[in-house]
Amino acid sequence: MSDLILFWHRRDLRISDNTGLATARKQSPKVVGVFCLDPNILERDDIAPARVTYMIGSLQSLQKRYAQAGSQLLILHAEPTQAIPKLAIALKAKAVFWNWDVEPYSQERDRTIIEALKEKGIQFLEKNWDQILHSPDDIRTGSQQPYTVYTPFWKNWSSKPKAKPVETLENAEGLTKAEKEIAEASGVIELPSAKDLGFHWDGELVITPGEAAAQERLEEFCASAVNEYQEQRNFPAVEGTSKLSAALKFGVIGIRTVWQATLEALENSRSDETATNIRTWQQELAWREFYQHAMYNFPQLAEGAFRDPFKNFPWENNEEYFQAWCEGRTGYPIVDAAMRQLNELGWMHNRCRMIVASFLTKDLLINFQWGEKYFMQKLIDGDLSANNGGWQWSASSGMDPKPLRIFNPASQSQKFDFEGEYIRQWVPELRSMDAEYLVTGKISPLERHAVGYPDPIVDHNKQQRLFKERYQQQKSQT
DNA sequence: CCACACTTGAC
DNA sequence: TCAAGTGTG
Repeated sequence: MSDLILFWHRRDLRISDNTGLATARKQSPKVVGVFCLDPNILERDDIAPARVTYMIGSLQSLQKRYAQAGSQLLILHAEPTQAIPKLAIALKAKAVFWNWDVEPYSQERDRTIIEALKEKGIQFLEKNWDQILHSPDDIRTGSQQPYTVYTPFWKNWSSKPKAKPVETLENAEGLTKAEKEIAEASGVIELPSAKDLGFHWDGELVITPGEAAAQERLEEFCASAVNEYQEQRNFPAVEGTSKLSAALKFGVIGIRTVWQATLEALENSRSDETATNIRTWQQELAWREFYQHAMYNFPQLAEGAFRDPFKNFPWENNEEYFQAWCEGRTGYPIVDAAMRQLNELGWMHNRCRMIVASFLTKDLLINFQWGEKYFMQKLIDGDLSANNGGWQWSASSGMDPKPLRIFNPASQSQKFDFEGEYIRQWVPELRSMDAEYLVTGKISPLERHAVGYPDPIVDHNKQQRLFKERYQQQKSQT
């Protein structure tokens, strides 16, 4: 009988283009998948029902794909540092393979598991990267330091050749009946629903779970919207973005597959203009990777501000303002539309993520970490590196040597939702108003009250002056 | 140490 | 035009 290799899926919920899984299959025909529902993660207070629902749906389709290949995906619901070694020992596995992750929690957990496996002589893959195109140890400045500015990172990163997608798991031997019983005795359970885990999401998901849906989404995007990406991605009322964020967060699609698709789109592009649009999307993929490398190299990013002036910033942290922001009743139409989209869909257009983040930090003077956490509680694609990177960028507390960037909600509406289409969609009480009023937000108190729409909770001009003052103060003190 | 450059902006 | 001072080569 062949040696068993357990492949531990974490944020790589697919059998195609999976580097660790492909390596496992090359070493043995008997490869069985395992996923551990981790209470350390699921019991945190920053978990979104939409995200768990997407994850469970993707696990369902992953189970089907394993079954089609002739093997199984086993489910555990327990502390992984105990449950993974326990299962491997019980099944007499030769090895447990998995793909490496940049998050501080994952790295600590994995080190503990490696110690336990080593003790039992069970093999593992050291630092096998899968969800990024280059190892964060490989992208360095001339003085061997990690990059802290995007553009030089991009120049270096984009000049390096990228790996092609790796082989799909076409067939594998699974557990025997007797082994299945051993697995069950070692904690393997049926896949629970999101509801079983205490997460309720009743609406439709804005992104369909599973490998097939992600692949389809990629092909559809690369066949059309990517060619006008540079401009169209900015309009929140337009479907101009890839909507691949959740699939990329959970590795429901492989990043090499995505990159390959950009190269093919470039080859097929008929004009320089189209090529520029595709390259703009490539740059967004590089941003994702920049933030993952940053998290790996500077794990303190997860704890708070990166730049000194923001380490002890005198935020107001007004609870009522925060509630108004969360619920989309700040009295600023574009901000409220965006927050309501987030609450209803578990997803927000990227342009609006920047607008509401700027508003929370620069206008309401609330610590970006409050907003960062709220996003994690709602987003289907919520990811530590990407979310933290975005929030620190908006707060001006991150890796951006540029001056303060304060978004004006009215100018943003004017540029990106000039007909008020997005606002009307998400703030129904304003639906009958002329675009001019929606965009400028200059709606009289009388009219606001008539439709039940709140007065602005703060004055943008006043608040941005206040923010700048405090920033200058902090800068001189540090 | 110098020269150059720096996601998405505002006025 | 001012962002505004620092990362990077």
